[in-house]
Amino acid sequence: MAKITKLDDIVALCKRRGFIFQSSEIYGGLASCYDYGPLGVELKNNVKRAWWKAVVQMRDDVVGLDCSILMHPLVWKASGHADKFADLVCECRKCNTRSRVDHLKDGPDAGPVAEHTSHVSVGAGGWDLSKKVCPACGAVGQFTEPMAFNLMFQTQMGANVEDAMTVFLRPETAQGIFVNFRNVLDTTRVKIPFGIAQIGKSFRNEVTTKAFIFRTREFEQAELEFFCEPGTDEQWFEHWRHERFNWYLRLGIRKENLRFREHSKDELAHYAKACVDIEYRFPFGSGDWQELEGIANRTDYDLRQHQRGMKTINAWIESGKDLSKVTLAPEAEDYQSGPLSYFDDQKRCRYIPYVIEPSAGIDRSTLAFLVDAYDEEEVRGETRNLLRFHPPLAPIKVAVFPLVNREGMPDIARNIYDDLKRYFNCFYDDKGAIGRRYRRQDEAGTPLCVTVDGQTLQDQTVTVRDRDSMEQVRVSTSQLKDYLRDRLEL
RNA sequence: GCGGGUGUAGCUCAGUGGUAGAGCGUCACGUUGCCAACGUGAAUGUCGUCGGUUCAAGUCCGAUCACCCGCUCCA
Repeated sequence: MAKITKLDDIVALCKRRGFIFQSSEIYGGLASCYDYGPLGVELKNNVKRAWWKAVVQMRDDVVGLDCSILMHPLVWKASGHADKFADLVCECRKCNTRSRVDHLKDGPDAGPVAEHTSHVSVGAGGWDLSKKVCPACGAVGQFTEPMAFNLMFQTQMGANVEDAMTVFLRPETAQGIFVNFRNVLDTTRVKIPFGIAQIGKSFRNEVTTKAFIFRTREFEQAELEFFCEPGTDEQWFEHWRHERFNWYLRLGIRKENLRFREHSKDELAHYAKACVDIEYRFPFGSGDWQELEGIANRTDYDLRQHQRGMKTINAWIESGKDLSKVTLAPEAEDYQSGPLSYFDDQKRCRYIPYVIEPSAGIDRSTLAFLVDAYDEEEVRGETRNLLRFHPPLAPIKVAVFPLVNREGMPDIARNIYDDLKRYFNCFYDDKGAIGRRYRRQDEAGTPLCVTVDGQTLQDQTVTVRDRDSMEQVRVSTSQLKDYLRDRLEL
């Protein structure tokens, strides 16, 4: 089995078959932005549907949500994104290499190097770079003044310039869930442990984008915030890491291309108690293994932060709605019974729940499913290209053909198609030789093809041809729908 | 942001200053009874973009945009 190993081949495949195009291509393209074509949008929608089915539909303890992308600016103050998503960067005058200020180390003649680096707030000036060493060229103290690199996209809300307020495109969907925690509790009779799930676009002004749709500035996330009682968080963390890992396997990702990667202590985000990535072995990049999804134990950090944010509103208004002039209100002593706390009826007590967060990249997953399904095999001296999509992910489920355009076969095939398309995403084709039509569907990843032939005229049966084995079976037209539904595991 | 590479038809690519090409794919007609058949015909390009040199630029020069590889970075 020959397997593609170059990103270029994947890009070409995506373009050729109408899966993924570069954004604004006729204008020369816009960096890091991509569009999903006719087959791509079906595939991506199927990935989202499969996620939603596994995480929401099949579970009694998870509900869904769809939040707006624009949110109150204070949300990002409370979450830490407004400060800590803004890294300070400086540039070496000698070799023009950019480095994060907090990652620079002192030269050998300076004092001991600070062990722990952390993110730095904008405006927290006072950086002495005179003894810092450029990691690229080794020059000491040759840096420009630190500059802020804001990772959130900004825009103005309000048509009047004077009343316009700066708002941000969300850098993650998670905060919309935390902000709606109270609403969901009050309206849906959920009880801890329970989760809230959301799929949607997020935006980050990444310093560098990379590798096709793998890291883009506009991307789609599927996130679950699972709220649980403190003390049970570690067990739920285990539950979700396995649940999520198996989801990829069930949808056909090969086991040898999937693995966990535990985050070490000093790699953890400031809010996280534990984090593990699910990685896929992509055919690009320095190390092939790249993150598809992170599962984090976010503790009670976010809800506690939003309780502080709620008390900061007046200060924000008084500051002229300028986030950089606002300090988050201090946390109340009795925060455990604050407005975002949960009352446990059994134990008769209030607490801020812990949160386990599986956060998946939809675009990355879609790419992984695409890459993993791609296969080439030798058939009668010819190369057969095919996408071995797991049926629920396949953009087209069933293609319907007349064997030849004679003896009323097209009419019968057309009728079958019109019936089937009410249940599955179908495709009708009567152009060219039958073999060519089969191969076209192979490259689109269509699991099954139905062909009307001479025998159909005699006994009302059709052939159903399997993508992977190329084998055919005869099925009565009256049982066709049920047969296909069964084979497609829908 | 640095270094290297690439950009010509839908795709893969040839084309080293003198009329823009091939294979595959697409479409039409005919043929065609199960795995990329055949015949005939057709459509498709501001050669990434802008500027310069030249009698003449896909080709040389400059800038710019985009992508790939390697650094750097990566909640």
